[in-house]
Amino acid sequence: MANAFSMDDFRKKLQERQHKLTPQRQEVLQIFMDHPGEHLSAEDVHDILRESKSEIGLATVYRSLELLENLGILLKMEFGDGCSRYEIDTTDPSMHRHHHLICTQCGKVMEFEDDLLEHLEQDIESKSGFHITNHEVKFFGVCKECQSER
Amino acid sequence: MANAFSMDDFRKKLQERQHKLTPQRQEVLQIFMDHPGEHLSAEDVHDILRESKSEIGLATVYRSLELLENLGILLKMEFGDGCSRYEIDTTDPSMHRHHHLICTQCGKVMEFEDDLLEHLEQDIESKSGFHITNHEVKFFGVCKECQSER
DNA sequence: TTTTCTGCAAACGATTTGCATACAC
DNA sequence: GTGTATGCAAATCGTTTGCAGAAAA
Repeated sequence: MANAFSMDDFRKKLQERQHKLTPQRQEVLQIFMDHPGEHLSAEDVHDILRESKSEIGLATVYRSLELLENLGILLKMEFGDGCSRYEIDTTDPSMHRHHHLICTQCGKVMEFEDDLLEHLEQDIESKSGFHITNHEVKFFGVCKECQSER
Repeated sequence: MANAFSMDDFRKKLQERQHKLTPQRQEVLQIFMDHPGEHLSAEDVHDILRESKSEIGLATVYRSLELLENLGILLKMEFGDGCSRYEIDTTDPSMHRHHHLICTQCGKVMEFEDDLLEHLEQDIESKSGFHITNHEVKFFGVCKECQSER
C-alpha cells in the first residue's frame, strides 16, 4: 500500500527542503484527504475552510497548493472552467494514472482507470525521441444523467 | 479529402447563423490557414496581424476566435502556459485526432498521430454510460533537443 | 534569533463587456 | 435602413507579489 499518506510524511518532506509545518498547510492538505475523488480549486479550498472554522488568506491557499504540488503531494489539472484544480497524487510506479471524463453539460468530472497509454508512451518515445514524464487525458462528453434528461 | 477548408465554406457557415463576413474575421481565419501545425493564442494572432499590415482590436480577435470555435472551424486547447491556444480543426470522421507532446523545458509543442484511443473510448462508453464527443491528450516531457543540451 | 510564513492589499495578465460608431447585408 | 460587428477603454476573474508583522525552527 504505497499511498497511505500521512501528516508525518508531509512534515518529513517539508523538513527536507527547510520548509515549515504550519497549521495553514496542514489544514489545506487535510481538506484534500477529507475529499477524495474531488477536484478542488483554490476557491473551493478557501470556501471549505471558511465554512468549517478557520479563515485562511486566499493567497496562502494558493501558496500552499503550489508547495504541495512541488512536493509531489498534489496534482494540478485544468478542466477548461477557467481555474486550476487539484487532487492528491495517488500515482505510484506500479499504478496507472486515471483519466478524466468531463461532462460538458453539468460539468461533473468522473474518473476512469486504464493502462492503455503505457504502450502508446513507449511507441511515442521510440518514434520521436521525446522523453515522456507525465500525461494528461481528458474525455469530453455527456454523462449518463444528462443523457436521460431529455 | 474532407478538409480542404475554404473561405467560401466560412461564408456559408456564417450565413446559416446570420453572422456577417467581415474582413477581420477573414483575416483571423486566414492566419490559421497560413500557419498550419501551430497553436496560436489570441496575442499571437494579434501580433501576426500587426506585423503584416492590418491592426485589429484585441477584443475583436477574441470574439473571432470564439466564433470560429463555435462554428467548429477552430479547436481550443490549453497547454498550461496561461492562455488558450487554437488550431484549425482537421477532424473528420475517418481521421484520428492527434495528440500533443509538450516539452516542459522549452515549451515546444509537437504533434503525434494515433488511433489507440478509439478502443479506449468504446470501452469507456460501454462501462460508464458516458457518451464521449471529444478527447484531449497531452504528454509532458523533454524533447530530443532539450535532452541533448546537457 | 533567524528564517520562513501569513495576511492584506495592490499588481498582474488573460479575457470579457458596455457602449458609441461603423459596416455588412 | 437594420441589425450585427468593431474598437476602445473599463471591468472582471483567477492568480501572483510586495511588504510588514507573526510564528516555526
